[in-house]
Amino acid sequence: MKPARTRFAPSPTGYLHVGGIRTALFAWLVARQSGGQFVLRLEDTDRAREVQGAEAHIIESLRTLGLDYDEGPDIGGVYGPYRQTERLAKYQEWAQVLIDAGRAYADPYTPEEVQKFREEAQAIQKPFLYRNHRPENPPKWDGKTPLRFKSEPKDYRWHDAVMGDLHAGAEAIDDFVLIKSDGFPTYNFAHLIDDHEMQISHIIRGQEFIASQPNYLNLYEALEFEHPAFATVPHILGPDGKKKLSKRDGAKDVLDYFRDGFLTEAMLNFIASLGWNDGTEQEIFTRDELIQKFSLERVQRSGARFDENRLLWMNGHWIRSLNLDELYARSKGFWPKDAEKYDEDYRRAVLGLIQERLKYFKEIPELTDFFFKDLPVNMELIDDNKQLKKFERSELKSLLKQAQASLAQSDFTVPDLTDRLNALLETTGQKPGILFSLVRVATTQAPFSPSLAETLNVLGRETAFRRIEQALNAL
RNA sequence: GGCCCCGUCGUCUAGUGGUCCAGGACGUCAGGUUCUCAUCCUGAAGAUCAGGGGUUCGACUCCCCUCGGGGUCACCA
Repeated sequence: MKPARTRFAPSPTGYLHVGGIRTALFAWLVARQSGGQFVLRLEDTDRAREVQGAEAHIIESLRTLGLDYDEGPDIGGVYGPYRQTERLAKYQEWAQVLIDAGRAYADPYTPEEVQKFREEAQAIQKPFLYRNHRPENPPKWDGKTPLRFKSEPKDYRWHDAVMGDLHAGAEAIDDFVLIKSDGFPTYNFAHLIDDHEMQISHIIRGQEFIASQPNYLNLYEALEFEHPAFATVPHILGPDGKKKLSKRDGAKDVLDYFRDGFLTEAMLNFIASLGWNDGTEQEIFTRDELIQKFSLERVQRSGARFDENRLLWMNGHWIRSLNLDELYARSKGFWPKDAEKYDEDYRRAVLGLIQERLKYFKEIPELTDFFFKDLPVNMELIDDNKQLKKFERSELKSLLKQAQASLAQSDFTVPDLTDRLNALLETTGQKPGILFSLVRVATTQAPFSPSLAETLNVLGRETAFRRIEQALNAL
């Protein structure tokens, strides 16, 4: 495999959602699996849409996911600078080359005039083509008006690593703007120059660019550039399955998922498998497996719907796969306030008990609060329990007292607690559904909890008895 | 409207002419694992392969048409 140079080229207009991250991930995977480079480039030529702090936010997102780049605006690189607004001279140079070759000209119309042409085309339900209005003798370009590409419309066939063989007719090609009247290049012009100068070998981008591909092909020819390989990935669709995932429709910032306690392993796995698989029945992929097995050719051509349920399952899976030390290290910052009073060993033990039911770290407080504070006695837990509600309060009270007496002899290790609880089933003649439920409710006051012996073991003698006492008083 | 892309269980998908009355995963439902929740295991329901025509001994797979969805037609990217 030849080393590939790929790039991720976002505009600093806000945060990154899973759709944007997926494009970055695919580009990163292609670079890493081929031993090439992954480049971050900021396409910041639209000053009006630029959002303060977006660049830092994008960089943080990539860092968090571990999509490390070899060249970028903050770390530099041999083909820098990596912000388009810092590369203006390059675009001017190449614009001059096109002007000299007779392949670019000044746009003599006012925006209003162009708008009128557009509306005329719309009125007769025709696509708007600027070249139908191409001026005979355009003025010399003074940099104050848009500079347009003088296209040479023709049919194109080209290969796309994801979409396969594509084609489009000459009618898809037009005289698009290369340099805007504010002196900044358009995306259409700038990305092509940059990709050439930065030696990019694969352009991996979203579906919205497929319609402009013939224009780019025409421009590559005019510039006498060899074009890179193309890979067009379909959009990720929102939950409704129709529109592409977008910020407007509530697509979350990827960093929000990490703030909720999702694992990067799960996120990477999830995003990669949204529209890609290796042809086997494997669902879980590590980062290294993705690097090894990913291929653009196996990326789906149709858009995939974003299914948060699947993400949740996958995250739970990755949480369960972590050893306790690792899990504990990652849980930092997600503990409830009451947990601060307890030492690390205790918190670690609690975490071990809830690991298998934890879907994401933000659930830790609700899953663990009774380990850190006494909850008020809640009689509904008994009244709503289909086994316990059949008993008189006095019967439950005496049952709980028997349990209390036996547990008083325990050293509170898990084996001893287990033995005693089992023995208690014999002496009381009750089913676990009754006896264990009662003790569980009394000592946790929670609707659900880890298994009884382990819970008691972690809670400890003092807390367990305090709570049993409280429950006895309430019964 | 023109051009372009896409269309297999609710969702993500396997499938490149016969081994598919379509396989896996998520989700759902049922049962099991000496309490709850979850995990794990087992099982079930769930897709006339968008529809219609061809080609072929044979089509989810090839061709054509139709329908549906999406993208694009900016001095945004």
